[in-house]
Amino acid sequence: MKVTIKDIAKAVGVNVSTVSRALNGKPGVSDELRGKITQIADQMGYSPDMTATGLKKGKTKIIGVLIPDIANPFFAQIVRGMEKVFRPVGYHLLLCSTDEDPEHEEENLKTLLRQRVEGILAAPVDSGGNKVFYTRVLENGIPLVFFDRIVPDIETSYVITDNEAGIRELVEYLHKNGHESLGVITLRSRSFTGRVRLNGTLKVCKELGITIKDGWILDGKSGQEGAYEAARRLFSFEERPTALLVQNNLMMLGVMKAMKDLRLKVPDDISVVCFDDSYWNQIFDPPITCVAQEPEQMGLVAATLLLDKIMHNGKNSKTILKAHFIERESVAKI
Amino acid sequence: MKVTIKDIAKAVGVNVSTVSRALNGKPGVSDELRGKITQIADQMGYSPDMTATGLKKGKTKIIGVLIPDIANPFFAQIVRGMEKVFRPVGYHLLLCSTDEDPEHEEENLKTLLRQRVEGILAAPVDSGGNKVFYTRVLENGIPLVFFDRIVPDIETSYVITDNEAGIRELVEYLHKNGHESLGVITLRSRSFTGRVRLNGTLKVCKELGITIKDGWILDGKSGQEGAYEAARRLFSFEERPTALLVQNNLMMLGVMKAMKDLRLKVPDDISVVCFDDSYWNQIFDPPITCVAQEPEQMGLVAATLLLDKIMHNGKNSKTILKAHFIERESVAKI
DNA sequence: TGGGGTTTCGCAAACGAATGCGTTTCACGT
DNA sequence: ACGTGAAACGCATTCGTTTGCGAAACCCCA
Repeated sequence: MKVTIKDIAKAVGVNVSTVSRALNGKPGVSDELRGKITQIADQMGYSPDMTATGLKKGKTKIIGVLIPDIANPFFAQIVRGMEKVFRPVGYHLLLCSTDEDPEHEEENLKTLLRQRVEGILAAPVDSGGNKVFYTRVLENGIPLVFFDRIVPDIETSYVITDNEAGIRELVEYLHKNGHESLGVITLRSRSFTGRVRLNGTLKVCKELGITIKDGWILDGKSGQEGAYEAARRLFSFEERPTALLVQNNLMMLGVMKAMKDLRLKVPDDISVVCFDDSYWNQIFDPPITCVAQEPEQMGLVAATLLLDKIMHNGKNSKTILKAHFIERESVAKI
Repeated sequence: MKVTIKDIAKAVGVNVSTVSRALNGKPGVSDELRGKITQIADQMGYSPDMTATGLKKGKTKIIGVLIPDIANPFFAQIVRGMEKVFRPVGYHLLLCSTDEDPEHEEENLKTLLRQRVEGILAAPVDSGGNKVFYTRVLENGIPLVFFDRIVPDIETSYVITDNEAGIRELVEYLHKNGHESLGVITLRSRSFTGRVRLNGTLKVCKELGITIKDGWILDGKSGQEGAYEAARRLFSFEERPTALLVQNNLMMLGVMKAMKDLRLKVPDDISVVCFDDSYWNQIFDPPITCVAQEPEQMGLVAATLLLDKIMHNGKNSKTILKAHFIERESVAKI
C-alpha cells in the first residue's frame, strides 16, 4: 500500500541508503542513478514518512501554536502572519486553542511536547498559572516565543503591543476633546492584558484629572455578550460618563449592539473609543476612533523570532509593538 | 537531555518493555511495579515521543486541515468547530492555508501526506484542478472530508450549505418587497461557490422576472477591496438596480465602505442583502438582511464525519446544511 | 602497468516505542 | 513435595529513515 524507501530500492535494484542519499540531494551518488531513482520514486508515488524522518533527525517541521480562540479575528490574523513566515521554509502549524482555560493550556503543552514540535508560539492563558509547564518546555530545549501576552518570570522571547501607550493615546485624546468623565468596559479581571489596560487607564485618568465613578468600571468579560450586558448596565445609571473606553474588539460589538437596542447615538449620547481595530470599526456609523494593534505583524514578528531561535539558535529578544492611534468620528468635542 | 523509555527502564531497573506496558495501562505488570514506574516516569519528566509511537503504530493523532484563509472569520469559526470535536479525543489540527492558490494546495496536500496525518479536512481551492492529488490522498487510504466546497468526481464525504436555497430566499424576499431589478457583487468567477451562487441568482431572477442589466454583475473578487471597487463602479452608473445582492461576508464590508464614502444610505438609496452573517451584519446601520450559514456547525459536522471514518471506518456521507434567512432592515418595501 | 586518489555505493547500526513470544516467578491445590 | 496455571517480565524484532564506515570501482598520470 504505502510505498517506502525500501520498495524503491528494490525496484531500482540498489540499497536503501543510496535511495535516501539520492532523494535528499546528498553527494555520493552519480547523477545518472540519482535521476533514475527520483524518477521511479515519484512514479511510484513515494512520499517520505515524516514520522520516521522525525524520529531519526529529531526534526518534525512542526510548530506548535497556542492561542485562546481561533474564532477571534485578532488571533486568526496573528496566525495568518505566522503562516506567512513558516510556510516558505517548510514548517507547518499545529493549532491548539486554550479557551483561556489553564487545564486546556497544560494539556495542550503536553501534547505539543509529545509531538516533538520544533518550537512553540504561545499566547499564554491569562491567569498565568502555568509557569511550571512553560519552564518544562524550555528545559526540554524547545524554543518558545510568547505573543500578545507573557508569563512573568519566564525568560524567553516575546512580542507584545505597548498597551499602556495605546491606552494613553486614547485617554489623552478624550481629555483633549474636553471629556472629564469616563466609563470603562474591561476585559476579564484576571487577565494579563486586562490588568495592564485597566491599570493604564486608571493611571492616565488620575494624571489628567478624569473622574471614573464607582460603577463606571464594568466587567465586559472579554466578549461580545459580556460587553452587551455591561453596556446596558452602564446606560441604566442616571449619571453617566461622557465617554466610554472599550478595552477590546469583540466587546465593541456588544457595546454597539446595546446602544442600538437602546437607541443611543454615538457620539451625541456618549463618546466611544476602543482598543483594537477589527473589520467593523471603520464601517460603523459613526466609525470608531481607536488604537489599532497589528495582529498580522505581531504574528510575523513572533514567527521570525522563533525561526531565528530554531535555525540560528538566536538569543532572546523582546519586541514591543506600537499601537497606532486612528482618529475617526466617535468622539464629541465638548 | 530528553528522557526516553530506556532511561526510565534503567532507573527502575526493569526492561523497557515493562515500562511501556506499565505506562500504557496494558496487563502484565504488577500494580506495585506499575505505580513505581509511573511515579519515576513523571518525576523524570518523561513524555512519550510521538514520532516514535507514530512510526510504530501508524497513528499520529494529527488531522490535516486545508482552508483558504484562516483570517476569514467564516473559516476561523469552522476550525473552531472542528477543534471542539477533535480535542476531546486527543487529536490535533495541522493547519494549512491555501490562499486559493492551487500550487499551495498541492504543496500542502503533499506535506500532509508526508506528515502521515490520520485524516484530512479540506475546503478545496475553488478552481478545482487538483483532482489528482485528492485521489492520491484517497489511494493512500487517508480519510478525507470536504467542507464548504467539493471537488467534482471525488467520491468522499462532504458537508456544504445549500447555496441555491439560500440565494433563493434572498431573491424571493427582495421580489416579495417589490424589487424588480438587481445588482450582484460576485465571488471570484472561477470559484465553485461563486458559480453556484451566481447561477442560482440568475436562475431565480429569471423565474421571478427580475432584471439584471449588463454591468450590474460585478466581480467583487471575494474580498473587501474587490467589493469596494465593484460597488463604487456600480454606483457610478446612471441607471442603478433597486437592490444589491452581495455574495459573501467580507465583500459586505467593502460595499458598506463604498456606500459610506459615497454617502449613500441603505435602504433609501439602495436595498442590500448578503450571503453569510458575520459579526458585523447585525451592527451595521441599518442591520443587514441576510442568509446565515453556520460555520461552527459545519466544522463540527465535517469533523464528526471524519472521526467516524477514522475510528469506525464510516461510510461516505453527504450533508447539506440549511442557510437561515434573517430578516433585518436593509431592504426597502417598494 | 601500477600506484594514489576520488567517486559511488552497500552494509549495518542507530532513533524511540510497541509487541509477540518465550521465559521466569509465584501461589495454590493435591 | 510436586505439578499446574496464570501472572509478570525480558528479549528481540519491527516501523522507515539517516548516516558513518568500509569496500569496490573508477580515473588520472607517471
